[in-house]
Amino acid sequence: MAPKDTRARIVHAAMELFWLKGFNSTSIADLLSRTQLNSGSLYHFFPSKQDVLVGVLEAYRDGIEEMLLKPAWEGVDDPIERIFALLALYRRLIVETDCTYGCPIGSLALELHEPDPQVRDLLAANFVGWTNAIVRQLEAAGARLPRALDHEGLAQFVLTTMEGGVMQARTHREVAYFDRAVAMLRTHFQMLEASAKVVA
Amino acid sequence: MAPKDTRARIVHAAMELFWLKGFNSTSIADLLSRTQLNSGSLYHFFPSKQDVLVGVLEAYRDGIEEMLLKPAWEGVDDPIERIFALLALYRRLIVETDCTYGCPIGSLALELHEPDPQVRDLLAANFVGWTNAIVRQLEAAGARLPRALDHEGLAQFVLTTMEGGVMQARTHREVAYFDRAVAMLRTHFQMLEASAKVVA
DNA sequence: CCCCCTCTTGGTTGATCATTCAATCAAGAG
DNA sequence: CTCTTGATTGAATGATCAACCAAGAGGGGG
Repeated sequence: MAPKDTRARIVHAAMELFWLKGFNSTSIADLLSRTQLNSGSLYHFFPSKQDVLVGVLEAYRDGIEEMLLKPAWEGVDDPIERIFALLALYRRLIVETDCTYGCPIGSLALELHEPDPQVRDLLAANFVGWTNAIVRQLEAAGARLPRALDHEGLAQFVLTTMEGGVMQARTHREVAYFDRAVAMLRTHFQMLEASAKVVA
Repeated sequence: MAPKDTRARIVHAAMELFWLKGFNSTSIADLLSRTQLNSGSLYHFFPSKQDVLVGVLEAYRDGIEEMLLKPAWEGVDDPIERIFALLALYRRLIVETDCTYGCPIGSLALELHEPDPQVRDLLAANFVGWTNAIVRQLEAAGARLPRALDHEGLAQFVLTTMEGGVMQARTHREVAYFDRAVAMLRTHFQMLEASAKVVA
């Protein structure tokens, strides 16, 4: 097995374990049994558990386009619908996990109370990658939205809606909480589009 | 010292520690050194660490009115302004903690990946207590908002905004992310009020 | 053939974890 | 004075944790 494969296998396993159990509750032993490696091998590629986390966050950051956006936007061209298609993908994840789904980045962002700068920057970079994708859609929507609209702010608001909706759906174990958050955001966009028409 | 005091002291210390470091990262030893108790004393009142968590969540649930709403709404009568006054209180907490603030309930909700039913119900009860307070304000706003408005849904959306805003402000270490979320919600309310006027 | 480097093996270290327990204490009841 | 109760003490337990390390396997180039 090529070394790169081993590294990638560790990251892949860690992505799943951190998502399932969180960072602190995932032990090195968990990681070893999942990857069928010995501790020395793992520590050969990653000097510490923290470095595994860094690898995971880099993988998420670099995979946004391929792993998240591309599947979500399959067959969806309308920019505003793409935003809701992305939210629909999260809905699917919530349903598939019986409402135990948590956004891997959001969960880590709240779990790590004293993250070192590198980790914090990577968490932020993940959020920025996500919101930037939304900003592009808002720009593509052009005149359908008000001229003076704060694209960045609205994009962050979409992320806020997703994270808050996921958190509540998970806590109550009901998708309805996520659905209501999305419905409110839908109303928001409809009102924005309406106000853009009036001005035009 | 009366026994009730010791129990309350443990809960009080645990509230702060869980908020600062999270549940898993707070050790019994942390709790003991903070309360100046011996392990036996703690285990006399709480059979397990989990039971301390239950005590903490009950304290939050029972303290919403006195500890959260009352201070936030001091001198604010307008129902819609009360909603934003509550958000302003969270803003204050964010600033006071140099943008490390995390909602204690939200953080626990995302940190605990396999909470037993009792804990999960208490987390949900805390969210419900919060949103119910918002629902009351929305009802008090009466005709200023659209007749067909989903009060529960909008109240949950306010919570969503708070939680998402807190998460992003904390991750980026900038209040501006919280401010933008609130600004978006403000726009939302303004558009709702405008549409209520048109119909009337 | 040997040297060198990458990678693997798996036992080991010492710290920290939640929890337990027998013993002790103070204070009140009868 | 005796007995009971509730609270407290603090050492001890065994599990689990992240991390370390000496020894060796495997392979490619000289």
